[in-house]
Amino acid sequence: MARPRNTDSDAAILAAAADALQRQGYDGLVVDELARAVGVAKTTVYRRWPTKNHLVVSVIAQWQGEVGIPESGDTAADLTSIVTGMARSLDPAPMRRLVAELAAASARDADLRLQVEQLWQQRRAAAATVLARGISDGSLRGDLDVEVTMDQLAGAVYYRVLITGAVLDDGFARELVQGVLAGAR
Amino acid sequence: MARPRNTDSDAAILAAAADALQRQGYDGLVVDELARAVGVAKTTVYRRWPTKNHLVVSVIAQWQGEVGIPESGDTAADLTSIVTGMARSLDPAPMRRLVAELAAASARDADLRLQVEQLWQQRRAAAATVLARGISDGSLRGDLDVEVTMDQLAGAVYYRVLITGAVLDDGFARELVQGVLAGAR
Amino acid sequence: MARPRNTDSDAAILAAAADALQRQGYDGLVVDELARAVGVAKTTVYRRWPTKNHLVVSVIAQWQGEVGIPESGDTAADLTSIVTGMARSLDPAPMRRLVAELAAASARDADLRLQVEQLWQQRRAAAATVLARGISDGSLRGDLDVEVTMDQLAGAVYYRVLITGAVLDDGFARELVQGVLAGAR
Amino acid sequence: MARPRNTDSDAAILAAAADALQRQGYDGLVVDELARAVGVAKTTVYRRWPTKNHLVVSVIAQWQGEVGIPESGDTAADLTSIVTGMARSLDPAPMRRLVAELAAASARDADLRLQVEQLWQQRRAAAATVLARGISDGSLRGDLDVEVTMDQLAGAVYYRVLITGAVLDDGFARELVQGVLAGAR
DNA sequence: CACTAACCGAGACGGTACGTCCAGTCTTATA
DNA sequence: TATAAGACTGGACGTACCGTCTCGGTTAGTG
Repeated sequence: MARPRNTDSDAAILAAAADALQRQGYDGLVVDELARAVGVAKTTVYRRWPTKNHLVVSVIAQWQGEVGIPESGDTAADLTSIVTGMARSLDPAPMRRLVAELAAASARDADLRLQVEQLWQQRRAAAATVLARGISDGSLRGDLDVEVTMDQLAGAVYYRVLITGAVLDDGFARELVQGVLAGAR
Repeated sequence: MARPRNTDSDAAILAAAADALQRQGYDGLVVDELARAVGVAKTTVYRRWPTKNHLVVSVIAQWQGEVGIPESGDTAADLTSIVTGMARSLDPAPMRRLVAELAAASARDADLRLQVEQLWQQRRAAAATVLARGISDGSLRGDLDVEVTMDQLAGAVYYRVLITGAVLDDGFARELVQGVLAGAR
Repeated sequence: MARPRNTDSDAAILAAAADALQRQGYDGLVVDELARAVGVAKTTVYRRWPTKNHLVVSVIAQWQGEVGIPESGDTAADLTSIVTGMARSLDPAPMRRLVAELAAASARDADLRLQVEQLWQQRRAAAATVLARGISDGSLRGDLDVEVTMDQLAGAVYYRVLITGAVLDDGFARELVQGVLAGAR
Repeated sequence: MARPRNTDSDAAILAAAADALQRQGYDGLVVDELARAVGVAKTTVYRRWPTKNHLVVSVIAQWQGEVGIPESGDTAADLTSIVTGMARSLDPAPMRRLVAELAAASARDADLRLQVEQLWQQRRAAAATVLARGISDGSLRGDLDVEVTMDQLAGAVYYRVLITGAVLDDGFARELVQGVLAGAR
């Protein structure tokens, strides 16, 4: 009944924000500039995202897009595919930076934390599915603790992103999966 | 030749900073307030720590204290001891928050990154030592990738701290070490 | 053929606006809140009054009501009656505040200025009538400058309202009239 | 002991603010722009004046400068001189606007009210002095109510500034003084 | 014992983004 | 045409806090 939101604005803001984040990093995204660049009032941005950080979450979500669940039948291959995807997506320096900022922002703001968790949820769910499948088809131990296994996989990746800064290449992903699965069979 | 620094100030500042961090978290530590509370000029703070974050690092270092390298002869037990220590130290909510802030700050400032890495270094070194010992005494596979193994261990812990927010209790530490070692023997 | 305006809305809006003005002063009257409180769309308000300030003028006009022209035959008494009425109506703190805001708003907007002038017009006209009567019945000097005399009377009152904040009681009104008439006979 | 305020900044800010007020009026004075124009941080402005309005008061005070107390010996002449000065200073349209804005702002903010009152104080004091002198030298009635007399004089002027918008020329000043004194002798 | 370099308290300063607030206009669907 | 609902433009405000700088004054150790 009321005037509907202009969905074009949503897209334009997201696009411009993505661009700014890409180019100038987290601090380079300035809401004022963003609004001006898009040709939209600042309030229009804040109506959609209560905070700069919420906007950043949306941008990253868009970047991630849909994450499919691989099903080659080979548990190791499927997991490797997921971990490789994760590594590739998180490896670029600007992305590392964003993940770090969001982790910090999540620690400040409980509401944002929910959004951010959803963000990482997809790959986690994919891994869980693959692991469950592995257990049921007998390629993994029946008593495997899926939670802890995923913590090992995802944890190692985020650890390099956030703490050590070590490289995240496909080789690492392979070795990681291999190492984890060694004890999971 | 010149007037020496007042070492009492160092301690007083650290103590007050620790207190503020404890009570009100990262954002609650405001250099201006800190200086006033201690009865010290802001310059005195900045002469010692070039940045608020550097100060925070000092505080955390103090909290961590010396981390010993356990040597019971039982690799699993030693690793569990290390991981448990890590989990206990990182579990409290304020600490989680600080870790997150430092991760973000590290992403912004290369110099700080070095400091922060040193901070987490001790436990990492301890784990490396234990793993190496395990390899040499035959309790672990000779071709074990120590790096990746440590990423699994530490990674899982930091992952819960920074990303999922999941609990970090002794049970988790045990299961984690067990899971990792399953494939390492 | 077209849908007629709902006259109930006019009254309801005015009443609510008066209430808000009374309670929370000029800034406390927020059009958005007003509309929501009355259960009316903002458009409905703006269709009736082009501006928040126009609405305020309406409210004050309502407060003032009809101002009669006293005709006791005694010029001094009649003037005192008018000035007393003026003082009583402008004295309350919220009213002082509104007068000030309207003066400022009038300075910004020429259209509004006309409305506001009408607002104060009644008492001014009454005073002019009384003064003219006084001149024609000989109780006042024939060469009295009616304009300047009214400026002295009304001016003193508004001056206390807007500039000095001094009290406005009946005593002041009496003395004022007396002082002005002293030179007018 | 601490770093002293840069007095040049004070002057530069005042000058730029005066200029902006002169040219673009009250709303044309934008603190952000002002600071940029002067080459000073916004905080430096707000450190000196807690509010835009406080700054405006300073500017007007500067404009007014010192107001001398005339002492020709002729009460009427002296009063006329004061009132003329008042009228000339308040007559220009931008100034009328500023007076109105300050009156409104004073109604909102008690602290500011004090500043603004001081602003108009000088001429009021001058008039009081002249009136007192007139009483003591016998040129004015001994039982004259000085307060109310000044309200008539100043009130008439401000009334035209704020309420009627009528002209304020020297002729008006003369007639006003004459009218007021007519009853004061 | 004077000298000098570094320290110290106090607080001004530059810089900069944030999120808020509100007026008034516009759009859509409905009555 | 009026209405409810609420999106939208537009723009300034004042705040917050970091890290640097500039004073006047103090305190060693050195020559």
